[in-house]
Amino acid sequence: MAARRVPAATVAIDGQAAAGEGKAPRTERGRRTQQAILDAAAQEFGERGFHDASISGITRRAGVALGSFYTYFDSKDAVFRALVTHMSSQVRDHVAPGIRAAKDGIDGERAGLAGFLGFVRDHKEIYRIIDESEFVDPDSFRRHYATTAERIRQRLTAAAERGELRADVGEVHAWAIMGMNVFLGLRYGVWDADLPADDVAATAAAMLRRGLAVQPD
Amino acid sequence: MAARRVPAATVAIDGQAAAGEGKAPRTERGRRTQQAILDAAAQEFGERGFHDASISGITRRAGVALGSFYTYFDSKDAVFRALVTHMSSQVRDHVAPGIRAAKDGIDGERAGLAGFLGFVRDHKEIYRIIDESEFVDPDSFRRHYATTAERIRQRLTAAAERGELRADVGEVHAWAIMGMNVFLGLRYGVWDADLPADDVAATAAAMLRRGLAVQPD
Amino acid sequence: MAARRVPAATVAIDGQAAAGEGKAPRTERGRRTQQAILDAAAQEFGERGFHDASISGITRRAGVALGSFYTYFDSKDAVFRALVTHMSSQVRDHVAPGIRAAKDGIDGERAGLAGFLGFVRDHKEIYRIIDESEFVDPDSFRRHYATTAERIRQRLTAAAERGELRADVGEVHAWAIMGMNVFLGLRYGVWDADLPADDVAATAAAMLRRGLAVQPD
Amino acid sequence: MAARRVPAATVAIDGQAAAGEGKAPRTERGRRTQQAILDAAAQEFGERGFHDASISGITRRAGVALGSFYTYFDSKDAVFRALVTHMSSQVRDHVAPGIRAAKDGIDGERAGLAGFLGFVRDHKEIYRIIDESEFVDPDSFRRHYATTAERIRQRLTAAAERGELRADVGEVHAWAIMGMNVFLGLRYGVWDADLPADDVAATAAAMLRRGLAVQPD
DNA sequence: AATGAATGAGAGTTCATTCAT
DNA sequence: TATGAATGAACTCTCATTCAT
Repeated sequence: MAARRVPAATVAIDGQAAAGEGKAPRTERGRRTQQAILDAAAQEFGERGFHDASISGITRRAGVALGSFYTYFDSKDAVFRALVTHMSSQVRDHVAPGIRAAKDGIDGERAGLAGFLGFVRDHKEIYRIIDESEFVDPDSFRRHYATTAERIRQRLTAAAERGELRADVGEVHAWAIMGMNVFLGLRYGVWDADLPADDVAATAAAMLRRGLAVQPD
Repeated sequence: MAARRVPAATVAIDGQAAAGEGKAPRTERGRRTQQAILDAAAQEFGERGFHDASISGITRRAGVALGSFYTYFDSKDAVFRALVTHMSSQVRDHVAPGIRAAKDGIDGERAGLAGFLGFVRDHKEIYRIIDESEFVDPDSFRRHYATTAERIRQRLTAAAERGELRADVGEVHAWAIMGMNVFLGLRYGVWDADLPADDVAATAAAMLRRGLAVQPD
Repeated sequence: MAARRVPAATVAIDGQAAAGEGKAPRTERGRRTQQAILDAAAQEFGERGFHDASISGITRRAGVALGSFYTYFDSKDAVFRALVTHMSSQVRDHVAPGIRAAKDGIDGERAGLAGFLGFVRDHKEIYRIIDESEFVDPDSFRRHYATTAERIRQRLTAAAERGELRADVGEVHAWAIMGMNVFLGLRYGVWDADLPADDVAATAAAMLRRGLAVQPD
Repeated sequence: MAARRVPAATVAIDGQAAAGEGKAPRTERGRRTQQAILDAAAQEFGERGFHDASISGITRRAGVALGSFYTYFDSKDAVFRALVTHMSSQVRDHVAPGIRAAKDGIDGERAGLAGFLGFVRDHKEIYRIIDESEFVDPDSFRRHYATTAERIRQRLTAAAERGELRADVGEVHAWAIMGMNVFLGLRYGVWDADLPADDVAATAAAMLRRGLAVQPD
């Protein structure tokens, strides 16, 4: 069932992003409590889903009193939003290095998918939380995928400008690639890791390379 | 918010499929009431989501008394399951003709995507319901996507055997295509229909055709 | 678990007693339906207790439609009352012959207890129904025990007048004997038949005989 | 309708016995609330019976919010069980001193009955609650009477060993005495106190003394 | 800052009873 | 007479949130 604990860094409430979500703790002790609540929330939401999760479940896991929750977050929705926001950037931070190190555009997408698969295998709860945000916090959901698609599009366009890909690559391709990644992540990351992540990524990338290559047709 | 009404056929509880979900009515009058409840449930779940939906909301829409709900369904979960099952087959029934009429394998996938886009534009609530089943009724969710992917794989394999596609097409490609379809459906079907469905489908299909063609490399 | 079926005679709605409880059926067919409902009610109440029992459970057992229940009884309470009344007289009818055949007063009580023990072993549901009437239909409950106690008292008094028992036997002794019988019935009839009914009755009767004998002090 | 208030001690949730029934309050304020709920439950169950009693009725009497009930008890059944358990021991605690102070075995039983009669006259709701447990919580019911009978048997046996009673006293006699007590309690304690408790007890004890004496036959 | 008791709106579900056929 | 659909009041239980300490 993958790692139950989310590394503190994963959900760290850093300056700006936390604005409006978590309430800024004033003391060091407060900071630790808030962090404990966030980690516990990641577990609770991941295991039980948003609606079955309970504040008391979160505080129990965190080892703090029920009332303390409201010292750091305004509501159940607020923690969830904070979680989605930070997991969203976590995924990106995790795959970014691989993409940067790639030989060319398509290899970058391959690296991105490979990294994504590896990530969700270790963080199944994150996958579920982001998915569920479609129903709990549609704005975050939309922002997450809109941003992700836009980044893919930018990379595709840049590669096209470098002459690697056909000139007509655009938003449709970006969304297609993202959907591909998400569902391969579901199938080979969350459901059943019966194929090495690199093989899945290589297969998909090969299809894309031919499909988006500048040459044929 | 798209069509509010689900065509009766969509949620008709037909013989076997409904087994165990809805309780079979014994009179014609009962059949109509059950259908009314199902239609109302499709609306209610589509608009408010599973958890915010209420039985009383469903019966109010259906114009029947609260208690009548339980004459035909065992629980809130049970209607939801019945709905997912039947919508799942509805989607398939809707796109099947286009796929069968296609010139070749990839053209079939193009027709499938085009049909899917058109369908979700008219039935946004169906989209949401199937998606939410991931959290409400994981079994139905899994069955729906596993079945869909398997059909795509079979079509790809058949096309490969006809010499249209590369011999190595398989499950990974099927899941990639399905994910592509789902996310293009989300972006261009549910979110914003700012591109004709046929154009989106043509763009994606072109990429697939080159990517899966037998020739290059 | 003893006999599940109550012989028709057991709960037969005879003329007067039924007045006001069951509605008099006009046809022979109706009589059979009413009887079927009563038998089914005896089972249902016996197995599940008054509150967990349901009208639909009764009609299902009886093999008739839900609505038919109200053709023959006014309410759930009404069947229950009818049942208590008739079981009450059933018990009496069952033990009466033994009492009449007894050699003397105390032997009559012995025979009564022995008969009662045998009866509850075969009709555990009856035991439960009469007991539960304390909470469902206090009037029937009170009437049942008041009548039973009064009969015992009359028998004791008669025996005293015949010189068999002390002259001071009265209501207190009657209630004491009845309580004894009921609890011995619970312990050795319903709970665990680990002692022959006759032995239990003989032991209790021996105690009574000495306790109520005219001789010593 | 007898005393409305149950002395705090009666329903105090003490250490072990309460394990699993009430949830241990962590503060003094919580202890008071739990006690108030228990007292209110005793009233409510006593007056209306288990099924007609409602949680909201209990909390209304207790002067707390509906939700507070669930802070201290898991369910309606749970309070009922807690109540039965503690009332059961209350009755015992109440009659024990009289029994210990008795001159001999039979006098102990006389004192026990007299004490019991006095107790049920003041606590009619307790009588009803224990009786109703036969249908609501059969385990508690069984435990209560099995324990009570066993204690009587032990006292009888001890008296027999002291030469006061016949050697063959045993379980049957114990159950007979208990049934006697319960029904005399019902008749002269709950229904109608038309005879002094001591007279009833004396009459019953005289019968027992002769019935169980070592001498005759 | 931290605790945990208190609150009460709200939901799903049951089922005796009535009604239309 | 028989059927079974329809009704809706009533109930238990949950839990996010507030409050007092």
